[in-house]
Amino acid sequence: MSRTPTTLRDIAKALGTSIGSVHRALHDNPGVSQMTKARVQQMARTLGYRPNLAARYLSSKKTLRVSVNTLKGTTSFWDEVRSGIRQEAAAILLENVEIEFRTYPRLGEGEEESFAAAIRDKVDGIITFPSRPQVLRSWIRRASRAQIPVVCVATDAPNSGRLGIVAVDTLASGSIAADLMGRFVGQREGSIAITVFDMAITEHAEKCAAFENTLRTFYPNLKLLKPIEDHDVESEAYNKARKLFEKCPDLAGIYVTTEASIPVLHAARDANLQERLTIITTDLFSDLVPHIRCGAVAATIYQRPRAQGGMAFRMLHEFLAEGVNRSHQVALAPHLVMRGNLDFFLQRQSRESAGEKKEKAEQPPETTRAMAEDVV
Amino acid sequence: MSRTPTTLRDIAKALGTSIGSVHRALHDNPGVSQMTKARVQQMARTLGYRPNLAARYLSSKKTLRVSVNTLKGTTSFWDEVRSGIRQEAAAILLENVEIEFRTYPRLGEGEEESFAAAIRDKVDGIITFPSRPQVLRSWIRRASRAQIPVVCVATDAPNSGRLGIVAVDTLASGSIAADLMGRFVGQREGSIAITVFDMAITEHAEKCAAFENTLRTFYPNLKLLKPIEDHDVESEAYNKARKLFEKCPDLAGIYVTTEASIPVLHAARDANLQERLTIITTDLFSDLVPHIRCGAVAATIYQRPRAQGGMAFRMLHEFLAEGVNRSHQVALAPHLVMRGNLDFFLQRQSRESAGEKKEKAEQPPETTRAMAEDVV
DNA sequence: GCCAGACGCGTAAACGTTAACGGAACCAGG
DNA sequence: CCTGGTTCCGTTAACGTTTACGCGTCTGGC
Repeated sequence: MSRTPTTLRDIAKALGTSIGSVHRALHDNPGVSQMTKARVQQMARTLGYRPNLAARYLSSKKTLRVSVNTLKGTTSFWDEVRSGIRQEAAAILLENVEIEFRTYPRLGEGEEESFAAAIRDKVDGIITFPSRPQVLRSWIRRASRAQIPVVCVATDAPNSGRLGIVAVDTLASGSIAADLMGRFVGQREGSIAITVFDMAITEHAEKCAAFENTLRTFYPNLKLLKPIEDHDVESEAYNKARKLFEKCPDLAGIYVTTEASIPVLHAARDANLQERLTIITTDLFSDLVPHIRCGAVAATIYQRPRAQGGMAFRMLHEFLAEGVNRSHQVALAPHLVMRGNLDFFLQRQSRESAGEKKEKAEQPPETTRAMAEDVV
Repeated sequence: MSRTPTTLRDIAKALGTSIGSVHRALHDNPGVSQMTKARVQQMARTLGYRPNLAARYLSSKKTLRVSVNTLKGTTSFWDEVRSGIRQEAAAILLENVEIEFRTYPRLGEGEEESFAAAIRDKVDGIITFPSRPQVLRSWIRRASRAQIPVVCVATDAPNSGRLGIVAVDTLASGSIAADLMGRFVGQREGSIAITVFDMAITEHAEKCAAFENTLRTFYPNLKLLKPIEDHDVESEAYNKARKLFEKCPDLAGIYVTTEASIPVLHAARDANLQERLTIITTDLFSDLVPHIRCGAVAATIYQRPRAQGGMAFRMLHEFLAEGVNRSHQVALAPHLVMRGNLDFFLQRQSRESAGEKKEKAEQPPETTRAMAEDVV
């Protein structure tokens, strides 16, 4: 209630002790008795002490180091996630954050090693993409024991003690896809297929469920087939799609939730089904662009990698700086990209990556960047 | 290039002068000769001086005051904008920002007065909704002359010297609406109508043009009628809609870009056209919810008021804190709300407003908020 | 020649936190 | 009794900026 915030000095005066002891007590540093430590902590609470971050930073000048463990950019998705993190880090007033990128080449390959390296290097926090949640779980636990908070991006690692998770809302993604599918297909009867990476991943199962649920509720004329798992393997996706097209002549649409939409599109072309099929895909990368533009892909659900990266960094930094964790779970609404607004997203992507390159090249602190993005 | 950032002291030593003079020179304060001022500013540039914000804040403790001039919440739109601003302000590390809300009751009524009041009170920055851009332009100029930066939300005030503008991208909104309309209506021929607030507002004209452009390019079977201006007056919207329905029997769909979607819906119901008409609306408020849920509204273009407010605050604060302005124009991608993902957005809205209320009630610095949002 | 006032400049005390140092009190072993 | 080692605690110098104060020096007016 007091107008001026309480300081270490206030606590010290109130207790008749010194500012040094108060500091030691509040930071669990050695050199203070149990007795005074308790009294200080109590008093800090009743006085509503909140550290002055400006003073802290000015005095200590120690930089926070965060490790970003993600998949190497085969597609642009993870590049954009990293870019979002960088951008958000640059927006911090106090330039006291250092980011170390650790990338691994393939799903599940090198993932544990880079996590181990981050812990070994004693970073202050980790942002990671747990491509194999069950494998990474024990590693995240280990980090938590070492007081290193971990934020997951895109995929959750449940029951791991992670600080938080940032991802696109599975319900919103699956439902909007189903809703669009139903509207696009129209009144006629038919079957709808859905492809996923692996039903063992919580997010994918949830997305499927949401899709099915919305489809069944609002579009009873459409029948949902059993999910097809492609494990992001191109040949697998292609072959399974071909087999599907043969087996199911009344197929009206297909929702590809994985990145492997190109093989599905090729399969549709080879089966001469491009015209008849309503295809909804996921994410936005250059190979997909012509298919959207020509209308073969009716819509794509854009998972906003930049926003995901930005939010993940925000969450982690907020915890590291203030010690509080407002939001353990951030669920983003996906964007919808179609022919009409495709250019908007492409422009934004190129603008961002141009800004990145430019910055790397000259590193000019004064140049005004072309345009911001809606990460935050 | 140097590892440690340059300080005032560094500049002073390099010039053989004192830290006080350097400070005066860099801030255009009186008490320093033209000669030394020039030398200091030159040296600051060559050494790449950047002020240490932590030290600045710690020393001066002056709080930035920003005025938020918006429309009183008849709908929830402006309430959400304000909420986004509040939330973004709370996320600032240094708690040195004070927000003053000045709301005016109706479009164009009290708008100038509150702007004048903000200037009179010598706030450090203004976020405003220029409901009458041409009227506000001279006021924004006046603020600029008084060194008060102004950020516009939702609507631009071109050629006013404003610091920047945050809005939903008109091209993306109009195009996606057209694209959806075309897909929803299907192959059959028909006319499409569009309602706007006023074609004199740049944004609305642009949105119209984008809608028309996309419709013509991809859906030649549909014919776009001349835009209907409703000026956000309910009766006007209703009457013009009724007249439209009479005059145009082959109407297949209507895109309502204003907030006045309810009267249009009522008109459609009264004309017994609910079934035949594909209706796409704008924004999301409680009265609209049942119409979305029952399918009368096929989709609504959500303009993300919270994100707009958040971005506007970010832009202004970045300028006030660092003196730079990376992005004069932020164009957000709108969200698409349909039956399927409606609950996601409603949950988020209620969660946010619940958090707000709770905070007002107890003001507990320690409670963890229920959930973050993707403003940033 | 002297007092006012203006101007240019240096000095120093804050701001709240961190980190390092030094002292007081106590107990052990010699 | 002295030395060496704990354990606890108070003091103090940073960190970089802002702000207030005060000292010269120069000018013009009496």
